Amino acid sequence: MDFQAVKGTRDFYPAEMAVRNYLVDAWRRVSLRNGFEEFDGPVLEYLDLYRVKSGDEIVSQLFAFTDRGGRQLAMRPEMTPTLARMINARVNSLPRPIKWFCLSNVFRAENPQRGRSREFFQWNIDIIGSDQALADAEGVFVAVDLLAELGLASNDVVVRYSSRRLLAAVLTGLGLAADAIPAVLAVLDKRGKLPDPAFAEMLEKVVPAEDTRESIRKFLDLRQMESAEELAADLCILASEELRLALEDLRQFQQALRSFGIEAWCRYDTGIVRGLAYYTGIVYEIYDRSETLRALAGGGRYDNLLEVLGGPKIGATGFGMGDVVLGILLAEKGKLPDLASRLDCFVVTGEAALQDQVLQTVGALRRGGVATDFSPKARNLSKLLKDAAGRRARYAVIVRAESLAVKNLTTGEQIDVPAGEFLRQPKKFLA
RNA sequence: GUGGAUGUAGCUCAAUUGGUUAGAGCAUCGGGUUGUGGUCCCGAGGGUUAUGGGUUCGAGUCCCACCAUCCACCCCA
Repeated sequence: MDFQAVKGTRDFYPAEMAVRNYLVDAWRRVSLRNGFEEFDGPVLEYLDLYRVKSGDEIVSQLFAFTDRGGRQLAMRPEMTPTLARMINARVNSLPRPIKWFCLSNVFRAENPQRGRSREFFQWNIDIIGSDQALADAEGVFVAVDLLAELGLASNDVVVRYSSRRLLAAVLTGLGLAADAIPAVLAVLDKRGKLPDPAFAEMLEKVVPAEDTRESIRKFLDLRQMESAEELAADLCILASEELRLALEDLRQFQQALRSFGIEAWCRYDTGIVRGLAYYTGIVYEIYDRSETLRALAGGGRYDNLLEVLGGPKIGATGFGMGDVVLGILLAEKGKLPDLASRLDCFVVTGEAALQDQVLQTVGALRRGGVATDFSPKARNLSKLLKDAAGRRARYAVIVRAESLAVKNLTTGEQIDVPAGEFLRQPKKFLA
């Protein structure tokens, strides 16, 4: 039988593992320096956890099964429900705002293609317990901090954001019923992803009135914010309190982006709606500027989710970023550093009789925290140095009867050192 | 889940209209250049041509199925 990796999953050979670790290490480093704490949960959750949040249709898109005890389980397709469940369980004892992150593998039973696989690693950043747009902006800051950490600049990527709250307020002002709005949002999410005529047709289905559609288009074409009064006048609607509040929220968000010094990375874009229903405020997605790839990250405010999952109503905001698209972008931009593993020392000897001293030297160096290896085969010195170079060691330590020679394999310089002196303080010689 | 394209050593590719034991480079391993390195030279291993059927005297090449990958839909938490 010939086995291969399951469709949509990836094997991580050392070269790929190095890339994955490079990303995960950066995610963790950036999270910690932004004041977030790490958590994780189980890979398996009750299927209902996802049903409650997203409805039955989601079930066909995740890996689910019934265990021998008759429980309906699913492999986690995302971390937010797990996070909400964990927060809810201890909500009264956790100091707020809660700033947590996780680096977790998630599973989706969708058809794999470029930038999309069935198992991938996702970095999640969430701030729970703050209603301020400042928290949304802080999420964006963390994302930008990470991208910059990996060598990307504001001309490589863009954070496109908008406010679903404002959009909902406008739609309400245009006379749409509350229960009709989600369907309209779903259609608006398709704008720019569909050909214009197809989009127009879909919009016509959910918004029959032509003048209303015209106002929606006018709003979508806005590139900068006006006052609530001007906006209301432009769209021929009443400047409701909710419209004012939504606009004020968006302004605070933008002000925070400026204060954080990341406005050059960000662009207001009404085309950002986000597919799922639970977003309630600021939403954003991050794209490469050439827009040839899928979104690098997406997120926003979800003030109702904890309540939906049986907890109190607490404001929450956050984003998720996957490893697949990010890895592709960094590779394309040539931003992945040389990640091949390196040794500090490779210990060799030209005399087979000294093999025992080679092992003693190796042991001493390793105990001293020096990444060290050797060749298990006794060979001539020329071959052994070839081995050392092949392993990308920085230094070759040549064991001789009377002393050690430490050879810098980058410069070719070589010095003789008494063995005892070297082994007492090896790092002195390995600058 | 639907549609299209692709599938020959670990990787990149060869193989005349179907015609002998499917080749090369790189990589890997071994050896030599007789004890100081990534060069050079020699050699070896590795493929039931993704897999399973079928047509044919004969299939890497044609047909069908299946698996996987890529692309486009669906979806995107």
